[in-house]
Amino acid sequence: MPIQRLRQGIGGGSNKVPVVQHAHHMHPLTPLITYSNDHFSPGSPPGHLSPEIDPKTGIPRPPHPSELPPYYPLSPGAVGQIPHPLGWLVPQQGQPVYSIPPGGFRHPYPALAMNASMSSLMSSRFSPHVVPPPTHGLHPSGIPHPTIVSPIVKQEPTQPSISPGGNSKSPVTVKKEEEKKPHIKKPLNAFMLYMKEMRAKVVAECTLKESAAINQILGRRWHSLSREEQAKYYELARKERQLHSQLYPTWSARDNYGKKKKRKREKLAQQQSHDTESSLAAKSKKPCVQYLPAEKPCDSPASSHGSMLDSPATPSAALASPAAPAATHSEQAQPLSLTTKPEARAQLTVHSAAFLSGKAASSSSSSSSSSSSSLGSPPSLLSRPIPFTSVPSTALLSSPPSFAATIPSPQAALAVLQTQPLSLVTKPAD
DNA sequence: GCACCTTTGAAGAGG
DNA sequence: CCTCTTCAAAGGTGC
Repeated sequence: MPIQRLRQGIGGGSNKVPVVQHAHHMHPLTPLITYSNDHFSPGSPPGHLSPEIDPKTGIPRPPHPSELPPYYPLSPGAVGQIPHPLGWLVPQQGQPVYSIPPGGFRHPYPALAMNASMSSLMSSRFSPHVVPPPTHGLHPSGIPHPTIVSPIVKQEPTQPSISPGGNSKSPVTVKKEEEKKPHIKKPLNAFMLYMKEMRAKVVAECTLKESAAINQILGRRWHSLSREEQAKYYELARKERQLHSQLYPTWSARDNYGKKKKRKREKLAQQQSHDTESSLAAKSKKPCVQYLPAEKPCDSPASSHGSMLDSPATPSAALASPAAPAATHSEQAQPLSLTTKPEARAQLTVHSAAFLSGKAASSSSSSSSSSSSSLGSPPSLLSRPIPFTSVPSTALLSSPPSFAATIPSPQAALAVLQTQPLSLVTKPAD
């Protein structure tokens, strides 16, 4: 099972298991993988990665993150000193090798420091309250990792496992030992990494501090990023997942299920039942924040609706902006509500893809292979991001999810939506 | 003190 | 295969 996971996870959807040839030429403590823009700059793709040409359009496109060459030797036999993109070194033959900066572990991912914009990424991932436990928090290889969070660290690992009650082998003990298992967090995805980096900026630009509102802004900014900019984070996330799967081969996302108590389900169920009753009415009332005007220095709603944001009754309401230049036909037909419902999110994805296509069209990197193929696809293909790793690269347009439904221009988007308005944008209200 | 909110993406579960 | 659910970060908010 772990092997499968490794194959899946490490490959990141790719079956290639290349070996970093140049790794051993570098100083052991030198981060082997830097996050300099060299890896991501659109103009300088890796030498062996000639920009793909869209077979249908002939338009070259930058490599999809999942297609970018893995920076680690991934096969067990090839695992040498594996550089964590974030500054870690995976041990060779069981010997832990740390990439320890002179100042110690102050900066969790020194490699990222090379990219100033990235430096904030990991600032908290190895923060004092995310201290890897001395022993049990270590990966079998002996490497602590920022994803390890052990709430039980306070329980003094060296302490004999005697329950407070004195029963050493009671169910309590079992439970305790279970609790002792360090909480290995999920690796951050591309958007999460982007959020970590950009949050501070957005907070600084805006007076907002409420994360929900900030995240909405970040979500829009994320969509407004260029392919290359997003690819940077997809690649980062892919590396994170790779290392994570190497450090914790047996870890599964399922391990963390139930660790968070959520009442969301009930709420969602209620919301769904409520939505089925008044979905149309609700949709027609709430404008879609995705159609907010393009980024301003602070593209928060405060820019245009400061009064709302100064004391937002609800972030959603505050963020909803009626002024949506790009919201033309489709939005009027199906205004979107701010909701966490997957369907609505899917709608937002499609909408925003079409909306952002205006920007994408202005960029030469805009791919139309996705649009040409996707637009003829069933709604299910369009209405949700296509995961990198689950779709064959050939079929996948090899594009970040956000570009799965890229449309050459707003006009084209409009045309598409006009031709397939319901199947693309809406979901029957049952 | 804890869940919620809000975002996107990855992964798992289940139909 | 597809859809749904959960979790990852963050910090103000509300119970």
